[in-house]
Amino acid sequence: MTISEVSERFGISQDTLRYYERIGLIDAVPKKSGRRDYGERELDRISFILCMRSAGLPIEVLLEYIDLSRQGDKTAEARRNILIEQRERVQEKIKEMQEACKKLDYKIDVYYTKMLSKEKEIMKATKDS
Amino acid sequence: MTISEVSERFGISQDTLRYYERIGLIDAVPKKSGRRDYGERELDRISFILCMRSAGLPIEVLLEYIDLSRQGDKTAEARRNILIEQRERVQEKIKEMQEACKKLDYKIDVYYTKMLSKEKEIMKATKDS
DNA sequence: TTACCACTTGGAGCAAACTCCAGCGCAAGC
DNA sequence: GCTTGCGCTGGAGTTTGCTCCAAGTGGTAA
Repeated sequence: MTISEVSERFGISQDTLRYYERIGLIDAVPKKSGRRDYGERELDRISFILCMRSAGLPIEVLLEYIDLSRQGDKTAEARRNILIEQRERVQEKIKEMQEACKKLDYKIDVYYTKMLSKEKEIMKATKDS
Repeated sequence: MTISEVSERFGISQDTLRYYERIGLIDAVPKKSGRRDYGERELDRISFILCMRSAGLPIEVLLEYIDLSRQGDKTAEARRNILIEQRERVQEKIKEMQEACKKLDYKIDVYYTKMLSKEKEIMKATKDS
């Protein structure tokens, strides 16, 4: 799979894909006549990274996790602990966002009521005149 | 209320408070002998901003919203529309994060199973020897 | 053969949101 | 009156995560 296909498929830029490879988030992608040729292995990695990034995990943390992965089975527990910590963070963030969402809901509703009452005023004014 | 008290109360730095004021997210805070003296009005604003920021609303958007607020009632609908759009964004983000959380759960569980089976192996090896 | 195109590299640049700093001012307490 | 502490300002610096660019290469099509 070419870089443009991967870029299209995941909706991220080619630059970002190369950037991830450069910093070691993706292992060196095999090349065909100088061009990257992404395989299943790479696609899986990319999909994992994007999922985690979308949840807000910092690149630093993903790097650490992937570095540990490369060191084999003996790091399984450390990796698990990273995931557990990150899950906690994500859950906390979700809660915060739900709070904010409630506040937004409330405010939106207040504006709605405001507009309704304004409309009534106009109706009344129209009738009066 | 002094800036250090506000900083403490909301868990944000004094620098950030001054920064928010500088860019107009908070209106000029009244001063007592050259020092900021935060009142209820300011605290409410700060609490709103922090809530929205924690949900990921960009400062740009908050600035726009607050600018509209300053222009009075005639901007009510525009403001409401901003809130509606942002609520959509937040909800989408929450969904993404919940997806990621699921993936994390799954992975954590996989590591757990892995560790269990490793433990078993050790038990067996111990027994065999 | 030449033109074109997608792709390569290393490095610079950028946007957002802070964060830090130097140098100053004021007010209280010793 | 002097020091200590808190706060002030304007401006520079930092971090994160990309994004853009110039110059070069290799395969393909006219």
